Amino acid sequence: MAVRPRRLDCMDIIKRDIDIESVIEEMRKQNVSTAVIRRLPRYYRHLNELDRAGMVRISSSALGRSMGLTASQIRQDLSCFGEFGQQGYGYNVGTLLREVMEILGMDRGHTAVLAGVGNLGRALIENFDFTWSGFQLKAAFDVRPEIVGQIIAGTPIFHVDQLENYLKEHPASVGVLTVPRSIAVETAERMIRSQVKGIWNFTNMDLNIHEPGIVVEDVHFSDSLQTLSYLISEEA
Amino acid sequence: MAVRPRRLDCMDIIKRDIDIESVIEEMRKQNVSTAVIRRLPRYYRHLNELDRAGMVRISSSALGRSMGLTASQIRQDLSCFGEFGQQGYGYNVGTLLREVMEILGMDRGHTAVLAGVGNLGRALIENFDFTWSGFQLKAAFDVRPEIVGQIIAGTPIFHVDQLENYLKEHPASVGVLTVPRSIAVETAERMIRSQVKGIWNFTNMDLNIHEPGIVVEDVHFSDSLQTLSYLISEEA
DNA sequence: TAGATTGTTAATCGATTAACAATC
DNA sequence: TAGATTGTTAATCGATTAACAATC
Repeated sequence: MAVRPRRLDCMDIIKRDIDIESVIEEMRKQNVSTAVIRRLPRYYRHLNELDRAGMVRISSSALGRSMGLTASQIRQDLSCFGEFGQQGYGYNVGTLLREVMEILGMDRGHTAVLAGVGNLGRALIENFDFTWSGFQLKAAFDVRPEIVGQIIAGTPIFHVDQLENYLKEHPASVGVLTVPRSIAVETAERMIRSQVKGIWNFTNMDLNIHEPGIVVEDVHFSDSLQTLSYLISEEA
Repeated sequence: MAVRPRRLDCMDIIKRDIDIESVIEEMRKQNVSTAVIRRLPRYYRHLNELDRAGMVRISSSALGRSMGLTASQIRQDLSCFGEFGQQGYGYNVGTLLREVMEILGMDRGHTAVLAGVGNLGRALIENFDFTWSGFQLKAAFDVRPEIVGQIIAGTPIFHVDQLENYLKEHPASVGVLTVPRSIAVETAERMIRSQVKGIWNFTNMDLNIHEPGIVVEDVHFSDSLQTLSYLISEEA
């Protein structure tokens, strides 16, 4: 179990002599920076490989060497979520791996539905390993009659008209958005009204959705390629 | 033309009374931080929309409002590359758009080849607009005899054996990597030996390539989904 | 025990924001 | 001209790195 640092309350201030400053410090931990969050999947990936290679224990400095991070950063990152190591020993690879999985929420039984079974949508359905990230892909939606009713790689394809009905019966954690740009916002909003908590957005546009509690994670291919373009173009 | 800040030389120190500190400052500009670089494609995207909406001029504060950045940050970002605005007026949308395109290297006639015409590779070939990012997709490579020889959406598919031969005749700026994990590193290395400058890596693994001058840009779907998983899982 | 390595506090570094003189 | 807005310098904020007491 990931032992998240207990939230301090007034009693702590009275019982132990803690100053206000350190209480604020402690509470800030609840808000982990996105820099740290975005490194977590890399930790997961690397720990997995170490685990499968049969490695039992690893120190922050060794892990740092293998991942190209400093030992300090690794200890600092992990300390946002609890105390997982042991002085003089380091970290148990298997234990830390499970902790990271738990921190990432991969044990929550998350589910996903996908809208837009074009080439990219189909590629995700057929080839992307949702379970590797702790998700189950339950259904996909499209308008084309020739694929509605099919089952692709175990995933049933329904007509988009059925989106709300389906989600009412089977609430999903995340909606995967692989529809054309023109209907991206509309489809995202329908998913959100049907209670998904997050949108995994593959349309090359900013959805500009600011519903409280709704998270949009963008995968902008063209931003990525343009960044690469910049980096290979340096110096005229 | 993007007027990049002229590199200061000794004469500047002699002519004007500039101290060493400010020269160093000036030179540091050559190294633009990745934070800034990763924002450039978003500028490009937004300026494009403003341009197509017929907007002629925009101030840093208005652009900031529409992009969710501070005016300061926008002016600071742009100042890494030159002076594109005018006091009291702001920026000309069309001009700034072209400047950003140039900064991103989108006018360099970059080319790409793709290895691995599976579902994802095919989705990129058929649906991804390379030209939007200043690239031309010249060819794709695979081993499957049933697709070798075909032309998909204008892109000829060759056997992977022909990769080196092809690149020798037609050097490419970037290699798009959509092959299975097992042959990812090997294929990337072949592309690099054939003089590509960058690898656009869609395999869910770190390539660990450290060739000087070679840039690897990762698109890690699973990292992205796991980040989303974390964000929708907060508080137990 | 002695050596190793943690978690955390302090120091440093870098990136964002604010302020303002320059000027269109 | 007066108002607006830039580019840049200074101030602030946040993230990374270094240092070290605690302890396995």
